[in-house]
Amino acid sequence: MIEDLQMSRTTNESEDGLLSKYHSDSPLIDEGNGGSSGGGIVLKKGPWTSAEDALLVEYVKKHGEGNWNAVQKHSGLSRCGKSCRLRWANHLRPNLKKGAFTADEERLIIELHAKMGNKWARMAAHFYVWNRNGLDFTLVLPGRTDNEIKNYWNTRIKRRQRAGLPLYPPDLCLQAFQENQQGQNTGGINCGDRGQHDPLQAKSFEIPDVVFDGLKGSSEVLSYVSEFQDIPVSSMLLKRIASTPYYSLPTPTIHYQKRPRESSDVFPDSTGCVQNGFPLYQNDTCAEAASSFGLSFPSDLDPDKTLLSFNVTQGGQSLSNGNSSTSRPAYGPVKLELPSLQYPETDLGTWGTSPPPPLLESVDALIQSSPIGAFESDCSSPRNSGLLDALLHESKYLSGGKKHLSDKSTNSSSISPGDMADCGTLNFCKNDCEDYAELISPLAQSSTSFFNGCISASGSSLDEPPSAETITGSVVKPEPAEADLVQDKEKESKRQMDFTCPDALLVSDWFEQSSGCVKDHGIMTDAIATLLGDNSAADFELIPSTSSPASQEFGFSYCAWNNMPAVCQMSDLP
DNA sequence: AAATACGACAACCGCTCAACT
DNA sequence: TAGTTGAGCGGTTGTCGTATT
Repeated sequence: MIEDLQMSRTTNESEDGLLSKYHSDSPLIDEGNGGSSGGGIVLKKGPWTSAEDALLVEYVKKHGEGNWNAVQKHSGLSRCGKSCRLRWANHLRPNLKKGAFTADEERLIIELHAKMGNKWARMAAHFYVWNRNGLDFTLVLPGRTDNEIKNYWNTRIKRRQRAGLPLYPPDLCLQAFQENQQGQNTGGINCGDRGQHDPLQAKSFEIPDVVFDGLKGSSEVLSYVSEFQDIPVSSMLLKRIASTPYYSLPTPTIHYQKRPRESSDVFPDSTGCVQNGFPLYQNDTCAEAASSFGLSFPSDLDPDKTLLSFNVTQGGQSLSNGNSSTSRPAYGPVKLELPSLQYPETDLGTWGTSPPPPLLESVDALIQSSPIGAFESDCSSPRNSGLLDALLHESKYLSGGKKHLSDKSTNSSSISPGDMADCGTLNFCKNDCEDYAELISPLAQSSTSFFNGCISASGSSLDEPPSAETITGSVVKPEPAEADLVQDKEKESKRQMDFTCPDALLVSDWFEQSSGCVKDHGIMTDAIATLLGDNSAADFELIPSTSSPASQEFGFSYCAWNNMPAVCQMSDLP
């Protein structure tokens, strides 16, 4: 924690001196009209000093998080509540993970962004993600703040756009294409079922990720249970387990009690019992809330070790968790997303004010009737996936301005023109596949291995071309720039593999503080037991939350299977 | 050595939503 | 039911350090 504090304020060392200039000479102050707590008091802006940090930490120790507008009153800080909250959340909060993103984290961010779009907070709050094989899950992004992720992504965007590379690795493009094709073949989605979920969530026929997400409060846990009465959750799990990337199942009917903040566009998380029509065991909000108190992740773990993989069979691959394909059905109003900032250099004129393009379905349409305009028009899909939006944007961008890519594409043979149709959207994938790795035959690479390949032990970042080892079996020496990532990845994998303590999932000391939410505990345990099957009930335990306000709010913050090693597979479950 | 470009990071702003009155 | 307030989120901007020219 001390370390975190130290790390959190990298500028503090010079800041006190610097800020004397910065703040004293030309203080960035808010005259108080901007914040509710201002009240005529001059509110300071700009970088925080270590003294202010200390005050804020002291305040939070005493009063806990929340009620940020009272900070000024109680602590004497001349900062608005928002600023305090931000400072705490991004820098002072215990168990924040600072420093460069690891290759695994990079991959996860890319993948999560492909799925979520610019949902930084949710990415940061991500707890577990089921791997694509449905047999294991991965613990992701602990201690990363939304701001960090956002900054990383924006930086990455700039970098890649400068380099003329797509935002997403070609693997994701191919995957989207493959799944789209599959979706066409299986017809596994009821596109007319808008009442249930966004019909254009083309991949909603897939069994969604099961993640520990948003279980919030007992009432909602109950609602979760009740709302799933018409869904044999255990069978859902089985289906999930049995699911292949092409496993086609209808998404169960889910109803939500209330619209969770910022989540409505994708899926409920804070209410959180369901994701993708599947019960959530990931608690985005809980995780975040808990982490806000330093309770979140195995609090005493080396931050690096908190990047856990539950997959022991695939080496370090699990972290990539290959579930990227899983799109989340949108429930309720969906905020159109995708990030103009992702395409600052892209001519978006053709998008106009129309919604972002639909995704898979639209790609279908695109493939069938290539003109891009075709899917600009009728695209009611506000699907909140960044990937295919990016495909579309980038296809335009690349087809229009990146001539070099299309030039290269003329040599491509691995993806038949028929497959790609005239779809410029996907052509760039092909092109980049060539750029990246002598091209991958989409048929030669199963979706299941899709991400495994991406995230193979080669350790190459998704940001970079997948090593040919993951594709062809031959090893391609990573570029020098990747060397560090590779080493990092190897280290990471070792750490993960070493992290086999059965109690690893049990958040250590902070669980000991657990007090409230017993009923939630029981309810949720039951619910999960239901999900897993009755026999598993005894082996599953929800760890109640701490007494912290936020944790109380959410009921509990974590859950774990008893007697189950932290590194395990879903197949180990009863 | 100076100027410039770039990346990383911190912080602020505006907006939205949920809870409360 | 409408208005207010607190909190959170995503987008944007500003600053600093470093690499490059």
